[in-house]
Amino acid sequence: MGEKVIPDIVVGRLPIYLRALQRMHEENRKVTSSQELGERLGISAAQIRKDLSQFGEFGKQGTGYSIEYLAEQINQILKVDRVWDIAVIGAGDIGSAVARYQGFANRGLRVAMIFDSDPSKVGTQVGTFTVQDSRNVEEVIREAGIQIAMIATPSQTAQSVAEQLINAGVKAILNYAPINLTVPDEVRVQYIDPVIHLQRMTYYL
Amino acid sequence: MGEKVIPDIVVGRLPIYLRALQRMHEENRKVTSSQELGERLGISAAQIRKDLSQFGEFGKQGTGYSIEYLAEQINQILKVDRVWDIAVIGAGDIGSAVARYQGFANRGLRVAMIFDSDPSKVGTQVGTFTVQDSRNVEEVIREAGIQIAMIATPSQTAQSVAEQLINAGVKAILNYAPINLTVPDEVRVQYIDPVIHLQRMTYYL
DNA sequence: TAGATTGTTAATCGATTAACAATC
DNA sequence: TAGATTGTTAATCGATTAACAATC
Repeated sequence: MGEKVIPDIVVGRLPIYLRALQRMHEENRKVTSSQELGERLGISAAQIRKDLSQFGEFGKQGTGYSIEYLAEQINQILKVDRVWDIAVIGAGDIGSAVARYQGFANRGLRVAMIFDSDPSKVGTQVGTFTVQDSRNVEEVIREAGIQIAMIATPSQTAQSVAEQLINAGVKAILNYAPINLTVPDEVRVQYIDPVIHLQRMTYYL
Repeated sequence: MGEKVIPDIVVGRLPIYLRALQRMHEENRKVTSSQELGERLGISAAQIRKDLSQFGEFGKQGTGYSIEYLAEQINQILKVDRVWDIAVIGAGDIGSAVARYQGFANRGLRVAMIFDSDPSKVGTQVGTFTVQDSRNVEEVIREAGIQIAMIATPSQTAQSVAEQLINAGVKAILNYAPINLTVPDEVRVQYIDPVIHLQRMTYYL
């Protein structure tokens, strides 16, 4: 009894596979193989087959995988066969860029609202959104039933914003503030900090 | 003979440790322990000690680590005890946000120039920079001796931009375009795509 | 059919954790 | 001294790879 637990590291590779498949689909490709996918992504073919086999049998011996079918399946596995609304907190450079970002389309995600605490920003337009007052974050997000948020505030306020979001029912946070958040176990956090990524590379220069 | 090779995954955690240490330093803290650091970061104390021990002995039995000293040491290891110039390619929302980002300060990095191929953007100001013409990417970057670049162009042009950068001597690329780049072994690439991070979490919703 | 490629098992490799002597 | 914490070794755990029967 009980579902098989999929390693986090495997789940983490699925979006990468999915992105490559969608790109192949745009190129009007119909089928691919674990080998081709692996070469594109710098991942071994065996690993790709092993990862996918955790979720089912999606390929055909001798021919490989239907790009469209496999993409559909991964969409379902990742639950991005629907569209999730996202709240953005912070309408500075990063928050604004993210709110205007075109890259969410067809990938199961959509920015739905943006907040800022600066009275001079509240009420202004960012892309297609009117900046809302941060004081209403909890109420508005709870009301909308939103489960995903991005934090693009200064570091000092990120933790308290996270707590408000969690109170409002948010279960997944993408944090652009360069600080570690403390959250309950049932809440997921991912971090984006360009400096972290860059410092991983300066070591090798 | 030959240097001990440090696992990539260990190098990848150093910037995380460094960021936490710098924050503690700002809080005027003087010493910390592997246990405290681990609790803050959600990493086991044993792992932190093991990681650090790959590079030397930085702590004191009974008392732990001097925050300032350990931060200095990691700065040196990651080669961010100096300031690296970065070129940004693409002056759209993301490129502009990154060029104006204040978070590079004191972390060994600095944006030095930004390029765009759109004639209506060339010559305009983005933060403190004048947007340069993408046609000159190779020449200008080579001339400046820049080794680090961020790609913030549309997906379609990202691969060819990467090739120009590599021709110009760039060895580390942070790619914001949602596409995998093919590069020679000696060039490092890191990816930032908010959708990838978000899709890692939707699985658990 | 011959060739290609999957899904899966077993072997290998590598990373994490537990435990503890050393010592501040 | 007693308590705390490091650096390191050995044990454990988990992830990756190699290999191949099955089969399209």
